[in-house]
Amino acid sequence: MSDEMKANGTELAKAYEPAAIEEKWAKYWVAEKLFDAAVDGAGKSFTMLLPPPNVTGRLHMGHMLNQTEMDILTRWHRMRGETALWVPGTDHAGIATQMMVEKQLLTEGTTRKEMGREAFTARVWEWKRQYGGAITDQMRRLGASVDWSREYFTMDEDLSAAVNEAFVRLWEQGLIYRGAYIVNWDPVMQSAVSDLEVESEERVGKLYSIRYVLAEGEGSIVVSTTRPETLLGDTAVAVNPGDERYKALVGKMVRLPLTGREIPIVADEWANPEFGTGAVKVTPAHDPNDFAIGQRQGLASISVLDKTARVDLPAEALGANAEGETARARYQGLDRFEARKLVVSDLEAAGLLVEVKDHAMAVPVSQRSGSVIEPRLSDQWFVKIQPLADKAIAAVKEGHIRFTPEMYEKTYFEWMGNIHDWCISRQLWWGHRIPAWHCASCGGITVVRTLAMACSKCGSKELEQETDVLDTWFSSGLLPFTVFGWPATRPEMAKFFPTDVLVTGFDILFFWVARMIMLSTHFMLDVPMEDGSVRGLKDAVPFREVYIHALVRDADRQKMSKTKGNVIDPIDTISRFGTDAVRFTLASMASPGTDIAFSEERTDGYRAFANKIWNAARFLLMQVERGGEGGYRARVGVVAEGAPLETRWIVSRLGAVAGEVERALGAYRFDEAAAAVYQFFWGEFCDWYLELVKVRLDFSSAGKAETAVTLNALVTVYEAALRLLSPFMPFITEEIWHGLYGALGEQVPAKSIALSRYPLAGDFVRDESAEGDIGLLQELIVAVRAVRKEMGVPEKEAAPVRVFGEAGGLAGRHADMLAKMARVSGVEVSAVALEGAGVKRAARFEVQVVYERVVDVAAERERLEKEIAKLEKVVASSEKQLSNDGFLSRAPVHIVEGLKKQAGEMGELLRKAREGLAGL
RNA sequence: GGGCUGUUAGCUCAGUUGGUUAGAGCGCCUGCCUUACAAGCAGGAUGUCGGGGGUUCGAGUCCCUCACGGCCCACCA
Repeated sequence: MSDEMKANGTELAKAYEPAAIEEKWAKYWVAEKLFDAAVDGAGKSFTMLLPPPNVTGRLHMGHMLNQTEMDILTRWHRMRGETALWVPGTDHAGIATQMMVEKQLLTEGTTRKEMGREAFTARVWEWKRQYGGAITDQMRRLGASVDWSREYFTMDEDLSAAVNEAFVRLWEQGLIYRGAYIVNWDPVMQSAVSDLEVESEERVGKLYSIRYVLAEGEGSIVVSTTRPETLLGDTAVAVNPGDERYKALVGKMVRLPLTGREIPIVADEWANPEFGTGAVKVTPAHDPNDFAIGQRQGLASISVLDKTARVDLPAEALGANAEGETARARYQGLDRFEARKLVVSDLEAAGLLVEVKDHAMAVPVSQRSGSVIEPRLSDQWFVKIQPLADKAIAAVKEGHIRFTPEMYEKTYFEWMGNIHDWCISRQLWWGHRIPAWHCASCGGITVVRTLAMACSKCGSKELEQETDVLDTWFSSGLLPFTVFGWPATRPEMAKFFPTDVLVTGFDILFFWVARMIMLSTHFMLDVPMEDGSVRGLKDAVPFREVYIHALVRDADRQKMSKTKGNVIDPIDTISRFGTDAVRFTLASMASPGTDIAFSEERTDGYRAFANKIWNAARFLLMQVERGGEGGYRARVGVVAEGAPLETRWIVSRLGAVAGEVERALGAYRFDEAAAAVYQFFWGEFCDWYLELVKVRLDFSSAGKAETAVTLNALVTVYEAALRLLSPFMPFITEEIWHGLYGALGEQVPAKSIALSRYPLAGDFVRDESAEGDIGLLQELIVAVRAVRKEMGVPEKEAAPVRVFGEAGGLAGRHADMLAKMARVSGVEVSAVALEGAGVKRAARFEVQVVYERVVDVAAERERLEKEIAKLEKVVASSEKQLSNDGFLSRAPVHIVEGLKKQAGEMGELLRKAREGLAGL
């Protein structure tokens, strides 16, 4: 140790520099594999699954909040002696990843189609190997205490095999079907997407009224539509059966404008007489409602748009006349929006456009590509969801899964109750290819776990594998058991399943949380028993609790988005404030129900907190060293009984705070837990205890019991506080913890503070009387400081005080404390009420600062008048209540007694204040 | 259209089953370089708890209503 360092009394660097210590410990934790959870680990298990970020992802504040909360929970449980397992992994994110690589190809002047499927997927794998670790590298930097040995990727071989297994089982159970249905089609991705991947945008569109002329005889019918271009694929006009205006027309044929094809007028309940003209054109291939009408009325479906949403007119779309050929020449190949313009102008030219008006409408937009969704008739694979949903609803209804905040249960039930079959096929190349083979000779479908050799229907060997891949959420929905080896039977299932809690944002409540519940409760999950047998778990929940956290917004409460340019990069914030400070900020602001407006000012405040912890350590080490020089050896241990008052107090407070943290974390109140440790550490330990021990510690001569006890208490309490803080601020606590033991010349009790024991309320002796006494002394000290300030006593000048009342004796006994904390040069305990200037009166004492300088009478008068006004209000309201018979007879005794006591005290204060004012 | 949710100090937010003077951080004002920390210490000011009505001995808290936000879900052309 250099002399300079000795002078500082510490081996800790003089200033708190988060960057260096954070990098060091992050590497250490990973290298030492401290957070790998053994399947035969001690104690009960605590398991969580990281919501797998997209492999293409970069860490954003939402991840950081999510991971901070999960890390706090994991570290907390681990320190409680449980085998804590937090499983990390990444999602192959079909659409996002494919788009990213396609974009890259574009810059190289090639496309996915040019490359072909095999070369393309090879290319994506290559991309994944090269860049796919970005987000997990960021997690390592955050110190997320995950078990890296169990890291998975959703397209790993074993997970892919599990996906096939799940698919095959559902197929065999008749819960997967394939068929031609209207789906949400993304013309950019050229794939179906699920309902959840579609957002609706409010836009002002147009409502067009178009005249369809009767094929025979006079007359016409006017239909209303927002999508005139689809009339090319109309197969009927529908009117409400009860609509008198059109009764006579039902059954007649009309000539479709532009193509001249003839279609019938049908009666269908769907047509709303109130809307538009009450007559609706029916395009079964391009609208889900029309599709339903088509089914009911036995209408044909004619697709007139291709995969890219360009007009593609099949023969049946055209009338058997010259008009048809003209139409094909005019519209074929046009983009749907171009086609709309042309169709409208052609209709206008033909005199068939009756009216155009603005119309507010919800346009479906693809979440991924941003393009307008085109409802499209196509062959897709679906999961028959109702049977799964029923079980998933029951699991929550019966209390096997609990939501926090509770209100999300309602959201969950609401969605589950109105669920539609799940379209699981995607026309992509990146993903789990559906394990189904189409037979070239009989057209049958063969679904097998591995490779189909022959058609299961006709035995033909002419098979071709389905080209579609599965929705990304299909595989992630299986994760709670596939990460533990399902369908194989591994001991992990017994130890770690079900997981304890799922921590996530509400945005993936339906995408992921609901799917996991449905899939987990559906499949039979095998669990190995101790005697070697296997038990099948039915209706198993994937997790017992779901904690839904808030959304992180920017300081102006705006949603962060790339387009707005208000995205706060956590890595950038971390580099400026330190990981611990950012973590603490997120934890502090994570109150349930409201979104987090991330503020840098707040983060800066918690950086100051980290600095406070750091400097407290430096102070502590200085005392340890001074103690050593004076023959005192400090040790972390149990605080001896009969310790001085302030030590009994801080130990008692520590126990109380440990209890509060325990309660808060158990209820996912990260904010309350953080507030409790913050307030304790800064407001009690630093502001009071560290100041008070300065009086107590006396190293000038050896063998003083008080000094020895206090020195040990100091390091003992501080060490416990570090452990208490550790889940919230793992880096700084780790650094100081090692430094502290080093300075004490002791071996650290564990390789990491994260592997030490978490402080529990019961570890510390509660001492009500010490808390009461210190509480009173604090009140007294604050009063003296205030009076001194009011009187203008110079900071450095000490002045004697007189104390009257309950605090008198205590003040007399602890004059040294008053001297240190409030520059009191002497305490005179008065037997009579105090008179004169510089008096402050509280409920349990009066204190007077004896100082010759004249008080500012005007200022004093103003202060007293203010105080009197305040007291009068309180007294009046108490008296009113106390004179109320209803209150006296109905309120509980302790409330009445409490109020009486308070009224008495306040009345007394009021009397004294008035006296004081009169005496000025 | 249905559902959920919010409105508390200048700002960001806490406030347990209704119960004694509604809190914190930041900011603001005043004074301190008190050798752990000026990223600090001490003191101080600031609220008709969105409006109105009701229940109750008692309402920031429960009910109704109004106003203004936010979010989710939804197949009305």
